[in-house]
Amino acid sequence: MPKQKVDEQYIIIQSLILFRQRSFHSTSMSDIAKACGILKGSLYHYFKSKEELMEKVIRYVHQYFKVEVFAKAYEENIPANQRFKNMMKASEKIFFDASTGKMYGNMGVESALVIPEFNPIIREFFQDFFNAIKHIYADKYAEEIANELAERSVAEVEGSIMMSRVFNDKSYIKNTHKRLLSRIEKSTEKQEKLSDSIV
Amino acid sequence: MPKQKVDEQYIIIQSLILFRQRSFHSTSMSDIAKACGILKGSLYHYFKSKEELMEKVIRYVHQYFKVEVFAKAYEENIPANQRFKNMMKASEKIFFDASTGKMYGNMGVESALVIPEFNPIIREFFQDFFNAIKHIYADKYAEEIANELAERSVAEVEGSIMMSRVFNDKSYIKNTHKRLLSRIEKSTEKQEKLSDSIV
Amino acid sequence: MPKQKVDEQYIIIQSLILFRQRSFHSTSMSDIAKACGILKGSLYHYFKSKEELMEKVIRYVHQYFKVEVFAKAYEENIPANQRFKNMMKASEKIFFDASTGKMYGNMGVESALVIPEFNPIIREFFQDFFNAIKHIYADKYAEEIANELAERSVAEVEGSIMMSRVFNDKSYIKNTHKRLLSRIEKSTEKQEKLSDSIV
Amino acid sequence: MPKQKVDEQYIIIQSLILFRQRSFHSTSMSDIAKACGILKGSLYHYFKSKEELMEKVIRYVHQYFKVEVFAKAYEENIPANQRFKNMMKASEKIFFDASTGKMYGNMGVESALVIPEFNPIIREFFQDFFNAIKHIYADKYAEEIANELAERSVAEVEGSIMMSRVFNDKSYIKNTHKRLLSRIEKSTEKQEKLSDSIV
DNA sequence: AATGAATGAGAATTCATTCAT
DNA sequence: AATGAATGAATTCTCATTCAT
Repeated sequence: MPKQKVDEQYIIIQSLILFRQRSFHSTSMSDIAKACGILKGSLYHYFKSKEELMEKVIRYVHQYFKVEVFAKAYEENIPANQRFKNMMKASEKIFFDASTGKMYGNMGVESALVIPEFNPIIREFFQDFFNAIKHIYADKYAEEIANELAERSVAEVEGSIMMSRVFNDKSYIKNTHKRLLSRIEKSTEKQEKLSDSIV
Repeated sequence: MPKQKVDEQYIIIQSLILFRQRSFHSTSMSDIAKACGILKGSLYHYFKSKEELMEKVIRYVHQYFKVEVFAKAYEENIPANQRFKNMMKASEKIFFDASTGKMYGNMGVESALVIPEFNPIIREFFQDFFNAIKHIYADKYAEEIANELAERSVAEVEGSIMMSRVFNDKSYIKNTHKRLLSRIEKSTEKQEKLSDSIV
Repeated sequence: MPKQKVDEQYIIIQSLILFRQRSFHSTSMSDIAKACGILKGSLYHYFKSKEELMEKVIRYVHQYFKVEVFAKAYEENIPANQRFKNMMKASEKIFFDASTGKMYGNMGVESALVIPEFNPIIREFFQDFFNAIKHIYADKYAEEIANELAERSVAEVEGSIMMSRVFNDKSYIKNTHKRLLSRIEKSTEKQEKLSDSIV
Repeated sequence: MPKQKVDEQYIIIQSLILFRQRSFHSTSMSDIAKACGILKGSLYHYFKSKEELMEKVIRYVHQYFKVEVFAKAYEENIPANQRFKNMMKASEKIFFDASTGKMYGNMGVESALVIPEFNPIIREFFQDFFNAIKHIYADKYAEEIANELAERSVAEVEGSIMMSRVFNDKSYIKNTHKRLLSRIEKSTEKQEKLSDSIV
């Protein structure tokens, strides 16, 4: 068995897995150390506190989303609706655990709700999410509308992730993705105002 | 009459206040006892564990919403849009703390995310929320559409509560309420299908 | 349902049942109160402490043995071996729980081992047990031998109760009873010394 | 080398001393920690619960008896009666506290009586005790008789330890040891059946 | 970097007991 | 006699963190 290469990133990923499964408060430093194959005390060589570790975990997820999800919004050679699909597909992969069939929540958000210290970090995440969506909508809608739609979309997505998690039923988030997509696909020309009907 | 200093409901309400401010994990039984003016041990006279107390707190909030918020959906002598407004107004009152200007989250939901044991209770809450909203939409929309709209609305509301909380900015939830309302007000006649445009 | 006549003796009996099943330390005043259909606080009208209650329970058992078991040793109109049989039969009834098939230990002894305060009470019990057995042996053996045999018998009986309890197997105590009996039955005449062989 | 203040065995021995003096229930983890010169929390570094500690204490005693007491039964180059004497002497040392003059009980047995979870461990102890005694008797008696005598001897020894403890008088256990010894010494040839007389 | 023993503060919980009513 | 709320001290256990090696 090759000696496990334990480095900061490895610990972050193991922590991420645990925090997602059992939340910040229900995961002890001991659990994390065990998952990494090192001892509790050794964690403090990499992170000066559990909070700092959590912060890095959230930043890691943020970075992951930036590269794997949000980036898809800016691949200008691809049509808007396809870019949107790509984003959704990439993000769905993150929230489902294929092996257990269980939904993960947005660990960062959940932590921010419970530990206000993480609020600023999570705001950055939302800001990037918002920007990505807005960028796509801006293809079809005027700035102000795109703005409003993006804000709303982020809320819808987050709300439906929560619903999917509480009911352990993917359909909430899947339906939301579909609906968001249709807002792009159905608007053939750049629109200046929101119509009165319902999507 | 016993030398009653507190009663179950009083403890529940004090706990609710603390759990909302600092979350379940960050509130100790000692904190709760102090807030109630009794000793830690005395709490176990009323609740056999911290989890049982939390469960009762969530049920209390659920009951409160039933009576103060969801009930407004069924006051049939009032027009649908007004009933909706009443619901929204009542719920906004709950999530804002007038004195500190801070937003509260949906404590029950947040706990459910973090402590899976509370999931079933929180589902009941969502079910009642969903039913109330659907009941109003059913005035204007066919069953199936009302259903879909209600499901979506719950997600939107929960998502925007979360956003409001993370950004400590009421406008997310206020905008959502407005948008949800417009879906009722703008549909003058009973509709059989969702239009293609965006609200 | 006729109101339960709760009196000192009723509480003692309920406590006895619980102490036997789960030992002194594992039985709380609350458990006892519940079993009696009264409230914890009310117990203190009858007994000023848990220790006093336990003491009375032990005395109750002692008294019970005096009347139901030891007394059989002094029914002079009955032959010694029959008196012995009667004693053994009466005591076996006490240590077996017919309904669960489980063995009870000698609760008093066990408590005395663990709580030295009960030592004096339990000594009285043993003294009476010893006297009863000695009285029977005195029919067949000289004073000194009867003395020695009685002392040994008490130890054998207590040891085999313990074994029966640990292995949950009545045969230990049953075999001991048989052996003790044979010491009486096989000695046809009054003996002045112990033979060299083994029973 | 770590800054080791104590090790597992040291804690076990300190616990043993306390459990013997004051019983399992009357000894707190705090007491044990104090006796070891460490903090309460540190105990959980070595044992995950008080019960696990107790289990290890019982196993330690069992092991001690195996090596220091029961092993003497199998030193085949020594005559049976001498082997018996050696066993008895070794075990007496364990039950008397030379400095206080007090008798200790068989802590394991007493715990088993009070905490049923320890029953299986204590059965193993008794089994080894039984085997050792039977092995010696088998020198002088036929298998079946040795069996019966051994079973009886274990009960007699345990019963007399109990008596010695309750009356704080070593003579019970000493007399028992003498009597058991005489069963070996007085049988000059291998016997096939128990005689009718009494030892 | 890594260890792992030790810390120390604090958590939830239990429970015998008291006492005003 | 009885209630049952409240006490308060003790108990087991957890856990982030420190530090000598």
